[in-house]
Amino acid sequence: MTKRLKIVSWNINSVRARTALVERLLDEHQPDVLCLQETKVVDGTFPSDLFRSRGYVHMALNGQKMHHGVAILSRLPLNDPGRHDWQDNGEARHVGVRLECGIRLENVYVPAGGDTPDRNVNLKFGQKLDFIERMTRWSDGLCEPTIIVGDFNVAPLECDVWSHKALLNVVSHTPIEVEALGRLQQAHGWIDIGRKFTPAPTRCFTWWSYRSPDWTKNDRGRRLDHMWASPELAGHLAAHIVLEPCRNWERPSDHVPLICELHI
DNA sequence: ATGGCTGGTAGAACCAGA
Repeated sequence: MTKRLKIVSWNINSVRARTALVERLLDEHQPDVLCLQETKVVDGTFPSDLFRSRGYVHMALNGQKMHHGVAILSRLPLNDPGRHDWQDNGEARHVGVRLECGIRLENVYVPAGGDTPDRNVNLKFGQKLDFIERMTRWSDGLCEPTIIVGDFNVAPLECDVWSHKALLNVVSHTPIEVEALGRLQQAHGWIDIGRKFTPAPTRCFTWWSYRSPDWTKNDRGRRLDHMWASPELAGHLAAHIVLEPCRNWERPSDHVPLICELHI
C-alpha cells in the first residue's frame, strides 16, 4: 500500500497580491506541499493565516523586502530547514527542508541574470552563472533522496522556448546558461521530471511575458520552471503536470504552477 | 516588437522581472 506525495511549485510574483489565486490552487489541487518563489514579502508579514486555515501549518520561509523570497508551505511536518546563499550576496533565493518520508525538498529561485548575456558587462549575468556553479558543487556531494524545484530561469532545450533561433542570444536560453545548467544536472544525475513525463520535443512552457497583450496569441512561452529528482527516486515518480490554465486566471502570475507526484 | 505589462515602494520622468 503506497501513498502519494503531491508537490506544487509556483513562481507567484507576490504572494500578497495573489492570495485569492493561491487559495484557489490549494482548493482545486490539494497538494501536500507548496513551494513558492518570488513571494516579495518579509517573513514577519507573510500571509501565514491563509495557509494555516487550510491545514498548511508547517512553514519554512526565506523572505526579504520587495524582491525575491521563497517559501515552503506544508500539511506534512517539515524538518531541518536550511538556506543556501548560492549567489553570496544576501538575497533570499533558497529554502530547503526534509520530509518525514526521508525526502529532502529544495526550493530555489535562480537569478534572472539581467539583460546582456556577458558577465564582463553585466554583473547580474555573472552572478547567475556563479549561482548555478555553486549549486553544481553543492549537488555533487548530495547523498540523500532529493527533489529540487523552482524557477531556474533557464530554458534548456530547443523545444523549451517558442523560437530557439530567436532566443539564442536572449538571457534564459543562451548556450552559456544552458551548458551551466547541464553541468548542474550531470553533477548529480538529476532527473528532469517535466521531460520524463512530457518528452522532448513536445511543447511545454511554464512562463509567458506580461508584455504580450494576449499571451495565447503567439504563444511565446518558455519552460523556465523545473522539478528535478535525484536518481534514487526514479522508480517513485508518478506524475508531472504544468497547470497552464492558471495563466488565464484573473490577475495571474506570469509563471504557472507545476505539480509532481511521487509514490512514497 | 529587448518590451507592448506588473508589483512593490515611495510618493518617481523609480526599480526589477526575463
